[in-house]
Amino acid sequence: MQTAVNKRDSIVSSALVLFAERGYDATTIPMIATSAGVGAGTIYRYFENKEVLGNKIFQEYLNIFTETLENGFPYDESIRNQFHHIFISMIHFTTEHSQALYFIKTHSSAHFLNEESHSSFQGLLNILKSFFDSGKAKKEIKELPSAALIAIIYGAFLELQRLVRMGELEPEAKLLADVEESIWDAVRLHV
Amino acid sequence: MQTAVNKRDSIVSSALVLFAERGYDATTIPMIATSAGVGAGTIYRYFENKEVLGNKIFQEYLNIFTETLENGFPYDESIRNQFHHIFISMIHFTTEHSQALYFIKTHSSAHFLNEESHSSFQGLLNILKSFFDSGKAKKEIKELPSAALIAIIYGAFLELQRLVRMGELEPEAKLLADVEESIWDAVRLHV
Amino acid sequence: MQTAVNKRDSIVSSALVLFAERGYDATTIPMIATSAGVGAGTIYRYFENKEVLGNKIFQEYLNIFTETLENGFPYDESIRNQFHHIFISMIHFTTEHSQALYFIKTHSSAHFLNEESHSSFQGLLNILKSFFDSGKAKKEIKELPSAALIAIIYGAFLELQRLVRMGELEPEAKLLADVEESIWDAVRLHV
Amino acid sequence: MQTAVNKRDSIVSSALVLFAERGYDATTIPMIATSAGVGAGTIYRYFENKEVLGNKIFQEYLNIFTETLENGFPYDESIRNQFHHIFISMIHFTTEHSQALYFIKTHSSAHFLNEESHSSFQGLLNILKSFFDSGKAKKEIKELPSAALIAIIYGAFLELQRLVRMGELEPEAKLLADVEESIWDAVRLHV
DNA sequence: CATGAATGAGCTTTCATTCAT
DNA sequence: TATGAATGAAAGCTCATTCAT
Repeated sequence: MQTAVNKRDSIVSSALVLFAERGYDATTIPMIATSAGVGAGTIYRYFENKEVLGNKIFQEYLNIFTETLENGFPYDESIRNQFHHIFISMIHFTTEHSQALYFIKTHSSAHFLNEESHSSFQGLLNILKSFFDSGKAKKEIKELPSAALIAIIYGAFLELQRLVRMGELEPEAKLLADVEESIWDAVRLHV
Repeated sequence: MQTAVNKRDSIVSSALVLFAERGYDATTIPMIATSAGVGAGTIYRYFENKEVLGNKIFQEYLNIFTETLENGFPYDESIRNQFHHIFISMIHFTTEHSQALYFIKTHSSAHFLNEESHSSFQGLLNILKSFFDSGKAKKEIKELPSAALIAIIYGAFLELQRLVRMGELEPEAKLLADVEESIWDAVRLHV
Repeated sequence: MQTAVNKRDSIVSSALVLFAERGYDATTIPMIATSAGVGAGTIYRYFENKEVLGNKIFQEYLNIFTETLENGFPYDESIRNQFHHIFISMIHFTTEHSQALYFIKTHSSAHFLNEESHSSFQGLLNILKSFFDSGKAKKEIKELPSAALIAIIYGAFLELQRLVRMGELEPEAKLLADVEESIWDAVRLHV
Repeated sequence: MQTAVNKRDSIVSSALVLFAERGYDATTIPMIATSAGVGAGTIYRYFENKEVLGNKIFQEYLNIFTETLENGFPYDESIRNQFHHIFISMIHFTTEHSQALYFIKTHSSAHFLNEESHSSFQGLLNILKSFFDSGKAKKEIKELPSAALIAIIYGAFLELQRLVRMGELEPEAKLLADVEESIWDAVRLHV
């Protein structure tokens, strides 16, 4: 049972949790309605249909994350610090919206996504790409395709985050620092 | 349209591709039947129902991969060589069954999996865990929880593999070697 | 096309007629839906599945009949009067729910019946058994097993009722009285 | 598993048992095939389709019974003796083909029966009707419609027979004699 | 002749969506 | 504006029937 101030938010956060846990296709509108504490018909007052709901949620959280990432990005600082900012952003965003990044990842090539969702997602990838490109230019990041580097950082982080969410791992400061170091080791150029 | 020698194999490989691409829930029996070039009813001659089909495929490929991994595992050699074996096994297995590891990963906590599937999956995790534990004992692997280390290697590899499959990355020897090095850097203890 | 006040009743009475006429297995959900004037999906809002529908109808009418039988049963009067009460109850119940007793009889050992249905049916048989047992004790009923006596009265009455329903017999007072006498002759002890 | 000399008989007797026990609609062709110890396809070498099989079995046993009844019918003897012949014929026929009369009764107005089956059944009814008519003419049988009298004798006998088949009643000579007397009491004119 | 693997029509059932209240 | 009963299109699944062997 969601306890958001307004019904729209309640629907969105309930749907997010269910989409992340069961997947978009295994989640029914009545499930969302029950979890959000609203009638099934109410969902259609806020979203044209299930597909639109899925896309809206995908984009909404993606945009929040992208903003989190861009907000205060230390372009002038060292690559390592920039990396730290990215990592911290992931942590912060995940703390606020525990299921959002996982939902985005597991559905980033889902059949129901529309053009706008795809390009929103591309926007996120581009930010990361820029970072890696500048890092490679400065000989601080490995000469791997950016897509590969993104895959490593993104894949590793999210798999970890899944373990935390499932209670198999405790997200203590020490662990997070170690994980950050580990991922950094993966992408940085060892001299 | 699948062109396997027998219908069972045809159904299995068609289903694997669709499950990997669209997800289990978004894949319908008629879709599988069409893709496998058989009648919808034929699928039920080989598998009791869709759930059983999902579990069978999950376990079948998981077992092949586990065997691939255990086959000729260089227990007596260095940790780095053991890691190489693991990486190479992933490459080989993925070459043979391009969608299998991705399907396994994306569905490893899916709602339709039965007990046997879960324990088969646990078996795979245990192999990797043993490797990391011995590496940590020898001070060659970072002191991170094994679950976290597995998440890093597994998550990174599969994200990469997805890019290859989608044609966004070319799986040349150089790239693979670099990726292997990158993941190794992520998990090894830097002195 | 049923014209009941509410949809549940409409479904129940439509299903009863079809189950009685064609049998449970030869009756499809779309048939019931059409006859009840509802959508096929609506049936599932009231009954979990076809099996539950079958059992509910079986029990519902069985309970009404059992009540009809027990209501005002003249325990203190003569065996003949008690028999009359039973016969009249059958007539009354059949008048209200023309297909119900026939449906119950033709499906009393059907494969879809659950434990509750079976014991409800047993409850009805027990009432009749008690009657026959007391009649035998008073030397007014033949010394046949109660099951046999029940079979005679039950089988005869329902076969008759079927003929009435199919229009092959007119249920006039004279006929009913004669039939009652005939069945009574079958079970009573002739001195 | 049937052990008839030829496959056709094996199919027929297996189908009869299953049709009687589960009903025509709840009996599948594979069930019959398994029980008859033949391949499912084999059934179609002997019977065009399931409907034809159902009708053939209905008619075949009906004809045997009708012959049993007509064979040695004591037209010249007393009504009571004629009645005895009918009762004994039922017993004999039921001993030979334990499920046949029950199948015929429970399916005598089934949806799959064709014209020929219906008229075969009518033939049986006519024999009984003639008997009752002559009995009424001789003032030895109650002045009830023949259909009603047939219903009584037929319904009572078969309900009884069902109990015997289900093991709830032992078909000893004494019971049979008592039942015969009971049914006779039901139809005879008491002076 | 006999078979049983294969099929698709049609069944049971689900669920996104509508709409009267 | 909010609802949930009602719906029917489409899903999962069964089984009478066919046909290559």
